[in-house]
Amino acid sequence: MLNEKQDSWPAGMKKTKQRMCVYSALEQSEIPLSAAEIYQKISNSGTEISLSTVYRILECFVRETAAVKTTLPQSDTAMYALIRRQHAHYAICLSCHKIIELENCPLENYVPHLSESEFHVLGHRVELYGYCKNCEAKKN
Amino acid sequence: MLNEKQDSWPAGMKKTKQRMCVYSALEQSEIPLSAAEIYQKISNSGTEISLSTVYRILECFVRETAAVKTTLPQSDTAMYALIRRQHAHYAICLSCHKIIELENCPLENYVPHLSESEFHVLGHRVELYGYCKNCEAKKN
DNA sequence: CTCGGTGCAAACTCTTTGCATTGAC
DNA sequence: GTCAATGCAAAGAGTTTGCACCGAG
Repeated sequence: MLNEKQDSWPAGMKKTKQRMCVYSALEQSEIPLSAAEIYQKISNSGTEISLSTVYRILECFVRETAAVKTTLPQSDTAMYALIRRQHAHYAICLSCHKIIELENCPLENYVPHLSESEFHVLGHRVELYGYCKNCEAKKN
Repeated sequence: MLNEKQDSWPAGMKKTKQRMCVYSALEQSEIPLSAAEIYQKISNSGTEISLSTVYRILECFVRETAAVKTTLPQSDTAMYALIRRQHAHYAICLSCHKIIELENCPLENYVPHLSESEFHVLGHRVELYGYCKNCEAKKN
């Protein structure tokens, strides 16, 4: 039971400086990040990394099911989050694109009207759209 | 019995052959379509259209809030659907990427733990992930 | 007739790939 | 020392844009 260490570093995956930086960037973020954002965070913190390496590392994490790749609306860039946060859901502001993490999962007690024989449900995504406090105020 | 007035054609938007074809393609589909799919459907039905025009028309529909742009997981291409179908939700097969429309909305009775003063909720998206009947069978 | 819509090709952005070099085990 | 990981640059996919021509109102 070693929870204090990296909870979900993929078994047998080499720990290079770059990979640990990417993992750490994702770990420290409450919301999904794009490859470019991760690249920026790491570069700003003084570590050398190339953008293509960021993409390759993210691809590894996704393949090893340590992370998920997703895409938010009104943006064509892929976002990545650790599986640990996979079950988090978000409210997204249509104006400033701010992402707010939801506290509870609306689907906790939901049973889809899809029989298990038709579709084997493994996970889900929920997103709310609207305007955040600031943008709502600006509109009026 | 054809509706002379399309239910949600944006007010004041010129009705060109190409625009009506795009609208009709979206109208006839139960699931969101990519620009390329729309282009194919229209081309196959014998109407000349260019891909960039499809993109421009979709952009118009989105700007006029007649359609929504979204992106499904494990695909980097944007998908479009008429607002009329905006409230539809889907189950997506992780193996064959088939999209199945859900019959009911799991959020119908959901009140988010976000006060209205913090975020003005206008809409939502729900997606289930898993394996469809066929792919589930193949795995075993 | 006018002005917005369209087609084409080129540009742009995000992402992936080939290849030589580097570094973790 | 070996083989996978990295950096760089170039290639790809999807999408957007500039410009001349076309066609709906």
